[in-house]
Amino acid sequence: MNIEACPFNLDFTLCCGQVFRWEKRGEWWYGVVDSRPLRVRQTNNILEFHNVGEALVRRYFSLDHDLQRISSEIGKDAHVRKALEEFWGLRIIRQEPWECLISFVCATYKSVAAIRNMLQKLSARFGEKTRYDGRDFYSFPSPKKLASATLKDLESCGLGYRAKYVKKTSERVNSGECELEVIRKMPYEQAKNVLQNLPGVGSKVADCILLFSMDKLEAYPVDVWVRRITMKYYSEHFPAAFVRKLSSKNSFSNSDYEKMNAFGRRYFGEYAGYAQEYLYHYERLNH
DNA sequence: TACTGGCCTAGGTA
DNA sequence: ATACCTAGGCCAG
Repeated sequence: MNIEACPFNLDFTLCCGQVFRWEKRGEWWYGVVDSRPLRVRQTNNILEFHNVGEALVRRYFSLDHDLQRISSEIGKDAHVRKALEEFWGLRIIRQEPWECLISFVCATYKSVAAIRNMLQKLSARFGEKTRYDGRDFYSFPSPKKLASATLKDLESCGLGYRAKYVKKTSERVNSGECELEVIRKMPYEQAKNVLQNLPGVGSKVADCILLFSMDKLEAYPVDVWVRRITMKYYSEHFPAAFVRKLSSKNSFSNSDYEKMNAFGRRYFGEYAGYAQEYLYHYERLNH
């Protein structure tokens, strides 16, 4: 099935670090959404897909986001405008909140390559297998599955100290104590506070979940790359002492996080998350 | 309130 | 090869 998608760039969208389980084979991207394997490819402005409906594709890839409007809102300076130009068509997708939550709990203090492997092992071990296009695919494991897994089993997927966070968080979601769909409907600040009560979810992980799966485009995650970007391009927006402190260390505290986060949201506005994602991708690829 | 060290492990690099 | 370093942070003290 085909639909028109413009502006849209499938490669940028799936390679910018917001989602980890997609894999490209030849021209086709293979993934699993709503426990269903699918493949997608882009030729110019045409998006071709198999095994899922059009509504799912439009929703998942956020084809309703008005990129022109977003671009004019966040295009505050030459740096972000350069990133917008270079990666034009990158969209923030609507992942499933559950998969997004566990993905970013696992993502702390790990490289993207390692995160991909962890999530792949987790899915192969605890997800449901489906045959598609001559190959095995696995759904993302349910809260129930992960809640009932032993720490040892989780650790064997390479999770390390994250295993206990994944287990505890899964238990809370599985029991109904934590309802992701309810959190999704809350305003940004409230949703962030509730998410941060989950084990393994701090301010950065919460912002990633809100941005990539809960329609909170004002969320502005600050990771090591965004810190570098902040120091490199936006240091004049901060006191000199703050800049000295952050430039001399290679870690930063939660209050430092909140300062950079508040700047991003104030400076870029309601679509700050888009600015973050373009800048992040730009800086990573030109590092 | 703000800061610091410790933490599991696997890719990547020298 | 083999050691060493760092990786999209979180949490307890």
